[in-house]
This record gives sequence, structure tokens and C-alpha cells, in this order.
Amino acid sequence: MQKNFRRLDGMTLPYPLFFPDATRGEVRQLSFEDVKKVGLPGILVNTFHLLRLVGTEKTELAGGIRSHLGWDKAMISDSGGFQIMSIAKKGGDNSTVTDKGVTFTIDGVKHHFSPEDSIKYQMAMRTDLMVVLDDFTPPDATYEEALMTVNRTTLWAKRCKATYLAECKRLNIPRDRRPYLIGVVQGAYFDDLRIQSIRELTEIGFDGYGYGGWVMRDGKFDIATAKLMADNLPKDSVLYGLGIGKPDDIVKCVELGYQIFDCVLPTRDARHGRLYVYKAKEIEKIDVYQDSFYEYYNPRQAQHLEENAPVSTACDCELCMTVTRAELAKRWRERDERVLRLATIHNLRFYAILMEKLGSGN
RNA sequence: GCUGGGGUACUCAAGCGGUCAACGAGGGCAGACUGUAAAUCUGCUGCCUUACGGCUACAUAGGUUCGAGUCCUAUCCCCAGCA
Repeated sequence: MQKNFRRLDGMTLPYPLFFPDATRGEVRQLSFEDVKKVGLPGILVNTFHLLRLVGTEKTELAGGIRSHLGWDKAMISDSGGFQIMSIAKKGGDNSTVTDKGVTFTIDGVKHHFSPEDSIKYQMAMRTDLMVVLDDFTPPDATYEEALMTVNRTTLWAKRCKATYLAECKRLNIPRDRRPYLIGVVQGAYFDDLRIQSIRELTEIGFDGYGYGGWVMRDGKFDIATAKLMADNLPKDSVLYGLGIGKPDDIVKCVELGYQIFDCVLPTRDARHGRLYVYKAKEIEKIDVYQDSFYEYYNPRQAQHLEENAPVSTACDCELCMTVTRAELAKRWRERDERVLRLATIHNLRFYAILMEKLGSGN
């Protein structure tokens, strides 16, 4: 198993890594300075949304999305495959998905997007890791529907790989300076489809493989499929849990061999008033291998208006160092927007500490 | 003192004879959120009950009516204008 993540500039970062989602080029509520202070290795940006909002020319001219945005740490990109699910398949509009690609309709505007587009733009962005465009099903999909997306994902993966190689050649990128290209395993909850997807993708050959699709099953993280994949994928490849996940699920995945994660949960939960708190008095005493090693803290609850302690004593983030629970609760109910930033910082710091704890065992 | 307008659940606020346990908003409580069209969304919020249903309620007391938060009378408060 690989021990380190290699950035385009040659710098290495020890696994496991968690990348907060900066879908549109920014982690919601945070400045890049905030993200850096939190101690995470980089951010994940979304190819489809950035292509829509920034465009290819600007990015190429600026020498990559990193310098366009002014971000100097690691950056990985998602292909836009998830948006096929979250936007195109949500129904009710004119979006369509065919083998050729996908047509999104957002606010009445049509956007065409193909596997080739995704790779070309990811190359133009010069992210450290990129993901093939994939297709997947909603949780209630039938076997036949899941099979169709497995086949399409394989078809697209081939074209993504070809585009990747062509772009590397066209741009004269030396072998050791190429971004990681991740294939995404599909197959929903059907083990044989997952195996088929793994077989087809590994035949094409990728630097790593992602646990794709709907990772939740009946309201719980589908650890069985995560294990199936870890057991059947090449041991020397990178394992990426796309959209994973809750802190305890990340712990389980790291134990299975997963190295890279990204998820909206810490940032979205922060905005929605769900803060993560380690059940330990101080950072040194945190044991992430203990059952239920953390709990939720909701600053919106009126009961916290009297509490003069910090949100967590096992945390060194700006929120916990400067604001009491009472102050946070008060400011939350006053709709002071700055608390969303502090809450986001807190949850991301929680994830950063989690990854540090998980990495120290390497 | 006169004239006019009001008193509705934790708060604000609809309601103008039945479809009202009472619109809506806030607050409160609970839940959801997993490659971000989410600083969002969903419930519950008089009492008993899992529910059906029952009970008690729209300042207070009477009254009219088959039926009253809604109409009438008196009383108590509040507000504006005039004295």
C-alpha cells in the first residue's frame, strides 16, 4: 500500500487524507487562510461547476485553477459524475444522460458535458488528482439499471483514460508529474456488478479507484461494499472513498485500506448546526478507535445559552479557543453569519485531528 | 368623562355565524443531511391518546342561535383623539 500522496510539484503528503469540498472553488464560509489554518492538506473542487462558472480559457491562461483561485496547497478534482445524479437525474427538467455524455439544465440553461470534457478540464485545472466521469444510480435502482451504469462507467472510463494519456502527451507532462487518475467503481448494492466494474476498470488501469455510487444503504454507511472493493482491488493502488463520510465510517475505511476521502458533511453539518465533539477532555486523550468516540453538539438549542465552557476542550480551533457555548448559542439565534464560519472551522478541525490520529498509526 | 379602535395559544398575528384546537410568522422541541442547485429541508408545538376519538379553550359574566372566537348586553383592562 502506498504511504504518501504525491502532489504535482513533487511534494508528498502522508495518507490518509481528507479533502473538504470546495465545489465551486471555495469552501463555503471560509477563506483559504481559514482552510490552511485548519490543517487539512487541500481541497476538492468540482469540474462541472467550475467549468460552468470559471470556464476553460481563464483557467488555462492562469496556469491552472490553483493559481486562478490563489490556492497553493493540494487540490483534487471531482469529475462531475455526482452531478449527473444530483442534477441530471433529479427529474422534472430536460437533462438527459446518454453514452455520449450528459446534458444538464440548470436555471433553464443547458450544459453539455462529456467524459472527454471532464478530463480535458481537469487537466487544464492541473489538479493533483482527477476522477473519471462516471454514471450511477439512485439507491432504489434495479439490477438492470445498475448494470447499465456499470457499463457506461466502463465505457466512459476508457475514454477518460485515452483523453488523459493524449492530454499528458500534448502537454508534454513527464510521467512523474502526472496527476493521479482515479477510476470509479459502480454497481450499486450488487456484489457481482461491483466485481464486474472492478475487473473492467483494472483492465483499463488507473492510479487508484474510488468507491462510487450511493455509499449509504438503508440509512447506514455500506461498509460491506467498501470491504468488497478493498478486498478485490490491486493492493498497490490508491483507494478513494468518494463522499465518505461520517467520522466513524472514515475510521472503518482507513482500517480497510482507504487513503483518500472527501465529504460535504463537516461543512454542511456546520452550517446546519451540527458540530462534532470528541468525547475526550483534551486532544491527546482522543481515541478514534473507541466506539462512539464523538458526539454532536447543536448550538441552536436554547439549553446552551447558559453554558460557559467551549464547544470542545479537545479542540484547538478558533471557535473553541475564543467563543463559549453560551456566546455561540446567542450569536446563532441572532443569525450572526460569522458563526457559520466558526462552526465550519471547528468541524474541519475535527476532521483534521481525526486524520492526524489515523495517520499516526502508519 | 366622551368618541373611536382593541383584548386570540410562549410571542406577534389572521379570523367577521358552522368546514376552528383555530391561517401565517417567530420562538421551542425532535429529525434529516455522506464525490454540495442544501447558511437547507422535514415533522411536532392546548390537554388525554399510538391512532380513532374525547376534553378544555379565543379578557370575564350573561344572552341570541340548531350552532359563537365570530352577533348582542354588562363588567374589567389596553390604545388613539377630544375634553
